[in-house]
Amino acid sequence: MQIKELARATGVDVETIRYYGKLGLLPAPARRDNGYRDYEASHLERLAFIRHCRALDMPLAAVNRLLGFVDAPDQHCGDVNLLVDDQLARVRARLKSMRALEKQLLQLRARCAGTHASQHCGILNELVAAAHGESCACHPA
Amino acid sequence: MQIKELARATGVDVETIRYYGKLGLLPAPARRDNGYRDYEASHLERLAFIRHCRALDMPLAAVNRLLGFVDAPDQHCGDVNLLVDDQLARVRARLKSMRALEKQLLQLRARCAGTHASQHCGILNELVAAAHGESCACHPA
DNA sequence: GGAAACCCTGTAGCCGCTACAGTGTCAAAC
DNA sequence: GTTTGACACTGTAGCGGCTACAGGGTTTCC
Repeated sequence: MQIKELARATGVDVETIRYYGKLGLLPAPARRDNGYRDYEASHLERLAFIRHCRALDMPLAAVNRLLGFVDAPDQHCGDVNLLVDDQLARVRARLKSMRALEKQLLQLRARCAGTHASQHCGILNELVAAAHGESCACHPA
Repeated sequence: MQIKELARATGVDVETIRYYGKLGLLPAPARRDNGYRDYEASHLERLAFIRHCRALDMPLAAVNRLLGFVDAPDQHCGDVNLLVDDQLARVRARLKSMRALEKQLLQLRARCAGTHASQHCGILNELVAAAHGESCACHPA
């Protein structure tokens, strides 16, 4: 299977596949006489696994560790939970700050409607006031 | 005001201040005889402005455009709204995908409790099944 | 006069790709 | 047979927003 076929089968960009290979996430495939990579079904599986983990926004280092567990089915899997929990914690932390951010932006946005000279723009004034350390709609004390 | 004082006054890292200077977000300060940067109160204000925008997670390019409005108070401010709206849209899009992600991770996490051999780990099996294109708890069809 | 704390410039690294440049290979159309 | 086009290869540079050096100079204090 040529790289393009693997790319089409998985929806992963050709360059990304080569990138994963370089990082060692995807084992080096056999080469044809002309030097072209020749992938097996096992590569397809592994790549799909990687992409699924990436869809869960796991960093490649975590994916790599997960692959280690896949490769050693007799090893105990305690750390798999930890990896998923870590990821969940990261996602939740980001969720929290994004929610706060949304509120801040909404309050900022409410300061200005229509167009007028910048010096009378509620948004800019708000941001400048914040720069002076004054309390602002988007970062209330 | 030396760079360190500015850093302390704003809570911004010294290297980051130099970085903003290199990008042109912060105007080049005067230099002392020994070549040290000598910042004014105006730099402090501007830096605080930048950091406030960054706290709202605006990209530096957007911050730069906002600074353009601050510098030209007579210009009309229509695009300020657009910048904030853009940012709000970005934040909301990310919020949406993060919420989905949290759900997916929770469902994945529920597959495995305790420690056992990897081959019996619900999480790993789930991820591998997903790699086979089967329906999975975290990415239901 | 020596150590600690500051300053400078310039460069490289982080992450996960993405986008080239420059070259080689292969299949089908003319 | 040759030309086109699509594919392949390697290697390097870029994105954003810092962060972390290396390798040097300056100031301050004991």
